Amino acid sequence: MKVTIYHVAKEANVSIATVSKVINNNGRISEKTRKKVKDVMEKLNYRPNMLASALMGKQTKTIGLLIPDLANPFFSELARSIEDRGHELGYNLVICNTDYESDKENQYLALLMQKSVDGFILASGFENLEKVEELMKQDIPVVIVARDFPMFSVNAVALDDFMGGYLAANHLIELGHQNLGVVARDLWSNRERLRGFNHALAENDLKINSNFEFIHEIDHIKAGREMAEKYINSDNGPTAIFACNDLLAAGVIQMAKQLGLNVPKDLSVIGFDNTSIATIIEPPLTTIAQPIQSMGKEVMDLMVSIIKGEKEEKSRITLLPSLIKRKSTV
Amino acid sequence: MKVTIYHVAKEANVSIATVSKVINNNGRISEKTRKKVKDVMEKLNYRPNMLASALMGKQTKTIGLLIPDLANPFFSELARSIEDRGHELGYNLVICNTDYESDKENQYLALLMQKSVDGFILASGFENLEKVEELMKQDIPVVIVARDFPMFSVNAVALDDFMGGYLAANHLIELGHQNLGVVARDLWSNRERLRGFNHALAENDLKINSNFEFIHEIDHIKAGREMAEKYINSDNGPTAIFACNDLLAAGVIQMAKQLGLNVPKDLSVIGFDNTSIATIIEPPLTTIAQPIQSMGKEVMDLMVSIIKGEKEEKSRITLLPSLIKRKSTV
DNA sequence: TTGAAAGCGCTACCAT
DNA sequence: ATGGTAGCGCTTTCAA
Repeated sequence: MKVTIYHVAKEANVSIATVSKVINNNGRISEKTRKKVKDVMEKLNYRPNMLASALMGKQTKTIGLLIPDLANPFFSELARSIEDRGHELGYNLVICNTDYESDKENQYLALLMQKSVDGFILASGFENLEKVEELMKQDIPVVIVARDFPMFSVNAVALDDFMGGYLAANHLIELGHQNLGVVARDLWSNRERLRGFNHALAENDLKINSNFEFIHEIDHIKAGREMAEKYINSDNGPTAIFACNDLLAAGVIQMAKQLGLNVPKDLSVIGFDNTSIATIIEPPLTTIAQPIQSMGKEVMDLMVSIIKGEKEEKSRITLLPSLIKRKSTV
Repeated sequence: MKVTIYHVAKEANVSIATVSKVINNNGRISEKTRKKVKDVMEKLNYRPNMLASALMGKQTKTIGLLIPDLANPFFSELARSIEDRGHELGYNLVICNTDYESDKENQYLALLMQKSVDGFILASGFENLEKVEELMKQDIPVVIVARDFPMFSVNAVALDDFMGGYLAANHLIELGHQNLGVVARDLWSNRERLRGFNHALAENDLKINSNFEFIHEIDHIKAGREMAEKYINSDNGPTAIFACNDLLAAGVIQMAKQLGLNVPKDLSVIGFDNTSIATIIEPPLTTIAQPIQSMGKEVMDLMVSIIKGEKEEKSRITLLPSLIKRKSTV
């Protein structure tokens, strides 16, 4: 049989109330009793049942993390860094893949609420604010990461995506490119990057290549390939492409090579994220870096401070991207 | 206030026992009452508290997944496929990064047991069987994945690593290589791959390059680079290298290029896993494929059948690797 | 400083 | 067919 607080109490000749107090380190307990109880706990190898204490209103020390796709290196690296920080702080992570589908998002939210997680970290597409508002109304801690709702009061750790796009465009423009393509998905973050990109273009009286359109394919490498093919086979193909993530960039590069182009000589490609694949692909990818480690740490720290009630106001932490020059642009 | 079973009972003019019965679809309930209760649950938007029912001995519908490192594409893809299947079957996954450290493994196990997870899926290094035996003694469902304990009666979904190594060696040998290097970590799976590799060599009166030694670096790309450097700079450098995972292979290829070698002309490289990075790197990587999707599905299915008590005996499912020829070997 | 007892929200047994 | 009730293992007043 599993050893419970009753066994400990009996063995130590005290009440369960006393045991509970020493477990939680509160209430006034004599040093002597405390030691006696601790010894018994040790001896019996007692482990408090967290379900029971959670049922009494204590925390579950579990956070729900909703992300689009763990197989995307950006998200797996982000999840990794969030989990790391969570572990340091004593929290576990339930990780859920949403595939950018609202249905799945809602299912997971409902299920994890039934399981009484202490809060949600949302890295998912989450185009519908409603659900998020609903959570907040119920006083459930929520933090958005790698994603932003500028018009909306919510805790968030975000990247300045606009600036990222702006940096990418300027790099390309400085290199002398005038005909620029973009590969992006119709998500908030991507739209922001695109907006920053266009902003820089406008400053130089340039316009994005007319073949641009949002991609829909979920498999990013494939999406990158398809969009690259479209650009390259068009009459006025761009000389440089800004891919809104590294995976997309990898697809673009693959297709470019396949069609006989040299990257970067015939086509410059710049990515976004700076995941581990950026250094693996050939040529090494020039990309806009997101500080993934910091994002993970910040978001977990923010979550914990909210759970502990240390935050009265909503916070938004905006991290800045940076340009990493490698060999895929010239 | 959160709506509980009491609210529903009151509103529907029945007892909580009756409500419980309709929730769980058991006991004899008249169609009329059932409908009435269901309507009230709907109206009140009632969601049973899973902590409470778990405390009564029901399942938590949560599985612990221990893996070495989510940032490694093989593991993130595996985690993804396990999570997918779990979601279909109504289970959530708590994912834990162990970094191959026993300490972390033990911490996570202890913590998740306190949280009463329904079972553990272990993809981690787990060199010490003791903990695993302990879990099994306590009748906690455990399944090992991507890892095997051949001498040990435990549920497992494994790859035939020996065969994988054997395939890799034969491919290289058929290509005419005689001086073969290996990059591996001192883990069971890697040792098996190595054993299979050596077996094929022995059949051809060949021996592994004498500079071989296990790597220790956690960062696999870096480890691959370092080992490649060592091989290449030695007097009797190999003409082909078998890297025990794709990340390692990526590192090897990077370093080979950096040192001015052409892959595959000057050095053939074969990887293991067939993760998404295999097609991204240049040249596209010849590798030994693990059926990651099937592994994820099988391991989750096995876990659930154990939880449901459908398995009396231990099962070991062994999947077979296959050779994927691309451009990194010649 | 310690303990008795009342729950937390739910399940399951036993009556009715 | 339905309901009363005793827990599950723990926390938290409130008395002693």
